[in-house]
Amino acid sequence: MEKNASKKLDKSTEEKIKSAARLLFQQKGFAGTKTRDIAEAAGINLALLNYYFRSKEKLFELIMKESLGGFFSVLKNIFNDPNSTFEEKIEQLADTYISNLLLNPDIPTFILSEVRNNPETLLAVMNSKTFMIESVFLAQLQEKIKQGECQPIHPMHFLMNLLGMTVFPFVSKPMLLHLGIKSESDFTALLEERKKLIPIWIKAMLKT
Amino acid sequence: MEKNASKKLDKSTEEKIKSAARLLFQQKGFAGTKTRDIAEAAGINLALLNYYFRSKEKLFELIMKESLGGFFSVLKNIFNDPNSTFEEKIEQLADTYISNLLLNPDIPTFILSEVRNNPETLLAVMNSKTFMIESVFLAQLQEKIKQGECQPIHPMHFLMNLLGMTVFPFVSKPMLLHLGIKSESDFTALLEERKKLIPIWIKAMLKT
DNA sequence: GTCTATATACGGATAGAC
DNA sequence: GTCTATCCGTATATAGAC
Repeated sequence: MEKNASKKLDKSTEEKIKSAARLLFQQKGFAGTKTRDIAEAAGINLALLNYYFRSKEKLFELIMKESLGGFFSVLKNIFNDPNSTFEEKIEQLADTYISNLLLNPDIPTFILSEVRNNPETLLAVMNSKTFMIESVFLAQLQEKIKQGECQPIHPMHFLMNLLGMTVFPFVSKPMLLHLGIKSESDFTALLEERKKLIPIWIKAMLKT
Repeated sequence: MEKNASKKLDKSTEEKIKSAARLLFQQKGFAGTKTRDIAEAAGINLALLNYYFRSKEKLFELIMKESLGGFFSVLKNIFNDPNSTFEEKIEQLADTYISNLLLNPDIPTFILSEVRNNPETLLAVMNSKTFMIESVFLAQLQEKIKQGECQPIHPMHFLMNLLGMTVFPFVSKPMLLHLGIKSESDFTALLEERKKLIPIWIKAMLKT
């Protein structure tokens, strides 16, 4: 009762710091973010950041692991769902990721550019390096190829295309907004269209 | 004669600093790079960096403008070549960019993540925000659609797909190397294959 | 042009009062 | 738990000798 009572109204201090940190780290990366800015954005004092999280590094690792975990747990679940067909997985992937990323458009650049600096973090989050390769999804692809239902294609090419079509628009968003897409709402509208279009394009690609 | 004589053997000090700065900025971004590291990598003293380039910021802007300029001048030339067909442009784009990026794989992440921080830099490099939209390339696409030679598609979807297929593998390279691609040479081999495959996939997509 | 030494500022972290 | 004040290392930049 004591302090959980207010939890739904005011976020706890710890949560306020995490939210501010998440936003800033995702936008500016580790080196580009100052603990003072996090404190200010969270509306608290700098000393509290160290009180709750010990150091900037520890706070960053926490945020990074949560971001990576969120990103990959969704991927894992879809890739290994034994009850959905190959085509359904493609549709789910495009739909789920585009929806998620429209809410958090900075995540892909954050993850990709910070994994480059600390590849070890990846391993900490994913128990297996081979979960993609050994997934139900790619097995289904191999099976279709064997049955002659689609053209032979290296699984990695397939992944690069599928993830490229889905994720690349978010990575290149700042550039696209200066290169043909006029507004945020235009961007959102295009991405909403892609939920339906990507599965169609991928199928066409495989039929070649 | 005096100092140009040695220019082909030893790079000038100015050039040594620029090379070191280019490498480090592209790998670690502006905030993640220390001027001391640049000086050390260049094999010169820290004071010389400021002697030649005034400040870290000025040096960074120089490198960034060169990188952006290189990236887009190639794009511009291919997009607006009046003598090549639509199909030839796709082939040229995949071929040229993959070749270039295999030599400088860090450039896309560098450009994309730093354009997010300073979108103005883009404007400084490209006199026109609309050169892509108004390019010969996209006019050729529109014409093909009008002639019924391919399915209607929003030019921006087309660009996201083409650039996504070409550039995304480089952006996600550090992740792919931990997620199915076993070595640098495997990565190179896959990308070499993509030079031929991307045009085929794109054509299939448009025929749907 | 190139170096050593140093000024100055800034960012991460802690001490200690409340 | 939260604040103010402060310490201390480090990063950019410059002064000045050679």
